[in-house]
Amino acid sequence: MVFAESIQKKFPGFETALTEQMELDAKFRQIPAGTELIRPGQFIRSTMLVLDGLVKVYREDGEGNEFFMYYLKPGDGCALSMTCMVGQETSNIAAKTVQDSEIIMVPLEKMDAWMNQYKSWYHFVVKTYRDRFEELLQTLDSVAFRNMDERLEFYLKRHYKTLGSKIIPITHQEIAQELNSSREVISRLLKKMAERGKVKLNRYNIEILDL
Amino acid sequence: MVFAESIQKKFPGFETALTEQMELDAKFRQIPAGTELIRPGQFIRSTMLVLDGLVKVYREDGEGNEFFMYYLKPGDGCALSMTCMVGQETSNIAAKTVQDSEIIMVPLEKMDAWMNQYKSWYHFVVKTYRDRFEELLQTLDSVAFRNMDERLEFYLKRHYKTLGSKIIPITHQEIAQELNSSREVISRLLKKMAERGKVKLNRYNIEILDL
DNA sequence: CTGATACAGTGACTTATATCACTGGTAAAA
DNA sequence: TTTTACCAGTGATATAAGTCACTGTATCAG
Repeated sequence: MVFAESIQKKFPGFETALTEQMELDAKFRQIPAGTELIRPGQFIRSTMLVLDGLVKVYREDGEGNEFFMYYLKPGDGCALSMTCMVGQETSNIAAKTVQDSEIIMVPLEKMDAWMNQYKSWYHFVVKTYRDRFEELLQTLDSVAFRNMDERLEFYLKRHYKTLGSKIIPITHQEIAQELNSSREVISRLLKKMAERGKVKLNRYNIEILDL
Repeated sequence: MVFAESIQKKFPGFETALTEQMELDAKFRQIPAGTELIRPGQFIRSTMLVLDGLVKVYREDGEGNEFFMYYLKPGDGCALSMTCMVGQETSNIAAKTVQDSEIIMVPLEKMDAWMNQYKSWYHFVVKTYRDRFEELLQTLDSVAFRNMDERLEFYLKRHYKTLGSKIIPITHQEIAQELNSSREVISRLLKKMAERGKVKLNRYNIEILDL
């Protein structure tokens, strides 16, 4: 029951019966950083829980533009793999590991069945929906109401919180992609932030000083 | 059982046992057009189903800007009143009737209890989450990837589909607000669309010709 | 060491959108 | 009727952001 134990560590709310059931029915996968977990338009047959590592969820339109939505940390579940199960290809969502990760894959039938059998699973699913919805709303807010400089700050803060480190290893190009902007714009805005003492710019990473 | 019957008409999936239970535990309210159902930051104690009419759900930031999210039609449920129940005031969401409406209010405890008791309720809630999530993603898409002209088209199409009428009774000012733009911009873009034969502009309303 | 490659900085310019200032028209209120 | 308020149209201008073209500079492969 090594597997069940490590689940319980990251998902403290789960009943023992549930974690044991998961040991039987779910798949446990080790996935290296940079792997695409969900490709846009893909048919999804199982839902995903993050046991360890970090997964980025983002949106892609047809023309190669992408747009950062949120991160999934250990203990998080993917609301999308719960909703998109019907195979509606309208949702062009992509997910990628940004760190080496350990993922639990739960088949959709089980996910459905457990809703009645395990109260903790039900609460987890509802909480997942709620949390993702909330994060999505915050993302929407920042695009709808804020300028690029504010969005950039918001983006960096989010990364800081998620990574728990003041050093954010990311290039200007990558930020530009995730905010659907262009590298030059991001470079210039970052420079302004650096002048105001908010960040320190290094090659390959950005250091948060005061946000 | 007049109430239960009218529920069944708009929510064909619901079991009879459920609709009868709703007759006992839910409140039925007639609400005139233009009424605010949810004020930003408000604490929510019950979830909302739309029996008749039309409800607009939108986002408000602190500075009087608003932003259209989606409509709730008869047969729809409000995912937000399901998620925001915890009373997190971060989500500044507002909902307003745009037509005279009939709303069913389900207390949150019941909504929770019914999940286990009625399979059709469970499916309804999950479907509601899924649908709202999807709509929210589409909205996000249009802000993130599209220019104002495309967003305007998308907005008009959505209204056309929701209202089922080619005549959309709305002012330029109102559109500007919901897209978080300005009246002049909307006027100019509408004019261009009119020149291309896509719409016909009238005072107080816009007629869809070819979208 | 040498080239190749990716990251970053920057000036010049374009474009989309926002803002300001004003006009005229319609409808309802006084 | 006159007045007022709201809707819509439009030119001029400002600003944010995107695009183009170029430079410098680390890092890595050969």
